[in-house]
Amino acid sequence: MNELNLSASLEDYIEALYEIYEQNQAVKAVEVAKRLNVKRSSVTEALKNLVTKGLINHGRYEEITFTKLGEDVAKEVIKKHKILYRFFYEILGLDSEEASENACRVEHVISNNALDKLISYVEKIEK
Amino acid sequence: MNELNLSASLEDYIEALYEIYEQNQAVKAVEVAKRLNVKRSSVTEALKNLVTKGLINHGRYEEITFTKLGEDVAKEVIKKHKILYRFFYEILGLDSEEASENACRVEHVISNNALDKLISYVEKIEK
DNA sequence: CAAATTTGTTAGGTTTGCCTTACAATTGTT
DNA sequence: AACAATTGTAAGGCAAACCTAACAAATTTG
Repeated sequence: MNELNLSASLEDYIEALYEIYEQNQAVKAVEVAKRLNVKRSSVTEALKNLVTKGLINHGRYEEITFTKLGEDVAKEVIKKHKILYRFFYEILGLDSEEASENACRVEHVISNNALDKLISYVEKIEK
Repeated sequence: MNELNLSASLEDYIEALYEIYEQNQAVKAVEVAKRLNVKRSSVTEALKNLVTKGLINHGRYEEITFTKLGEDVAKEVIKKHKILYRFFYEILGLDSEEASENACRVEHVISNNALDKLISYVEKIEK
């Protein structure tokens, strides 16, 4: 679907941006940096990158907003995260933290097709 | 267990080395390059790296052998791959190729604990 | 409002992992 | 043995993602 070839790192950024936006109706680089355990300067770079790729709008010292594409991508990543979390937590029985950590890493590497199968599977199992 | 912090890339290399070794009782850089879709020079670099980390023995133009640690690490990665393949193929129903591709990527990011749970789970499901 | 703090950006560095090109060592072929 | 082909290595480059340090803009606050 997306011919964006978004790196795992950029997926993390857009995911974080979106979640922070939902929470605060605004996004500060500091918040992103804290959440992703990186420095503010790294956030600046990543934002530049996301602008280039047409996922967000953001000029120097301006507010961040999402393009339609950016919103879609963010939602897609978040969807992957959620279903993986459910799998690790509810089905495999990992504790919440470890389930979340694994979901965070796997969400960037699992194929869309595998994800769809996983959704059906989890839904079937949990009747 | 391993405080090696092996990158995904190096895990791919040691896995490939081990599998090629099992198949041929010898390992050529060309083979590794083919399997991993990289250039021979990249293999040389990776080998240097694996030597530094104490996973293989290998001097200039010499045969490659595995240290005990290297063998353990290789087997561990392969074990992860196999169980993930089974999960994707037998349980989710992906075709063989896509199951393998997903296993290849997930094997580097899933926690040992999650893997263990997955093993029990797959075994239980398949009674 | 001016000073202090916080936040955003830039510039310059590091590391990892890949590449190309060129050359060295080994192996295969006649 | 001599030439050709294959394989291994070294050197130098590039891109992604991170870093630190310094500075600029914005915000907070006495």
